[in-house]
Amino acid sequence: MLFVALGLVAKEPGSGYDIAAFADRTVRHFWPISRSQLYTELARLEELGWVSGTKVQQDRYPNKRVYEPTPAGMAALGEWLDAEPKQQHRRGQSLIVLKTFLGAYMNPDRLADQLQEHRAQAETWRAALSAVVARLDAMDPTASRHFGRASARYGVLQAEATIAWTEEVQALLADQQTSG
Amino acid sequence: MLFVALGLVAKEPGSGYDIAAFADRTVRHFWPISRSQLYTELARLEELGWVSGTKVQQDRYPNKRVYEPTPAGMAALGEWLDAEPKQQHRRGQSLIVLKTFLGAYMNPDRLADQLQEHRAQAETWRAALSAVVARLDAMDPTASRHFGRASARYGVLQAEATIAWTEEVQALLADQQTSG
DNA sequence: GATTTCATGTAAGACGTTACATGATTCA
DNA sequence: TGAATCATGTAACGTCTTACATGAAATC
Repeated sequence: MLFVALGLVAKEPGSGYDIAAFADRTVRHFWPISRSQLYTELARLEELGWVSGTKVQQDRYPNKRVYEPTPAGMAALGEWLDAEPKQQHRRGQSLIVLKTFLGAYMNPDRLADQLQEHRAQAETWRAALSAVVARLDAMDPTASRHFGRASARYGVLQAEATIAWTEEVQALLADQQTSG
Repeated sequence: MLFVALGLVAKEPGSGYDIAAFADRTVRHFWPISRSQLYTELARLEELGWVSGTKVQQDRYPNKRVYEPTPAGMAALGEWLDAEPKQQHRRGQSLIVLKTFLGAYMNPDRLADQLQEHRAQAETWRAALSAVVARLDAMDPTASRHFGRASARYGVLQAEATIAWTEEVQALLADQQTSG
């Protein structure tokens, strides 16, 4: 995704190679991105004028192209981060984590809004899936039912983890607001 | 994905429309599939001889095509479920949930193996991400650091939820083995 | 001598979404 | 009368992965 690449450049300017290594250390667990895709995105970002690339000559290593965000790029990043995602993104879970990762470039109130929204959705999911589990518990026991129940329980635990996480981040934001 | 569609037909034979509704009630939270994709997959499955479709005439409603799995389809499903996934699938999390959902068609020992493997991976992730959190806690406090920490915390909570879930399913399997 | 690191990309293909297209019937 | 349900698909497009291609320098 274009904005993942842009966010990475914002956090850590450097060569495609460097940025790929950074992605591997950071966003990998919630938004994996392959090296080849990153190179493609960097080229797109440069065409858009959102990052600028500079050729750097090297003696002992291959020449490289070093990227940094442009003011227009930072503006585009901020706008995208602050905007409420249209309905729901396919990677809804990861999207809010990505935005939190890039929280320094966001309006804190917009981040708070989006976390609150995400938490509300997670609570809706927890309730819906808990109801599924309860319904299955009330049915005749069959092997198949147990497996259906197990997959619903996954959603419940997932939702609970998401709720707990949003609470943590909300507490962090509240803390930053009072102290800073 | 082809095997999601095949698993759905196995669990609940019916028209594409019916199966889409079933998918929406069941696998949606860990493996969303669109109606149009489902129709495509059903056509592919029929070409492969893994499901058979029968035209059903209806008076008051449009005619429909009803699908059910063939013996060859059930064999293919069982083989795919029992096989260890090659390295790691892109949707690693959800893959094991899907397999659990379809656990009735699996060899229980293979499911146990794959759950154990998944749990071990989650434990590795938890350790790695806990280390990241600890490292960030030891650093100078900056706003950016807090956000990086938050995204790592997401991974930790996620991993913990996964571990808790695998434990539940492992307990269920142990229970089925002794009682049944 | 073999492997890892540094460094960048292209090409083919799989996978998946959204929009479009159609149309009768039932229910509010 | 308008919306939802039942019913099936195509087409275009976007995204992402994997494999391929190259090659010097550093490290073990």
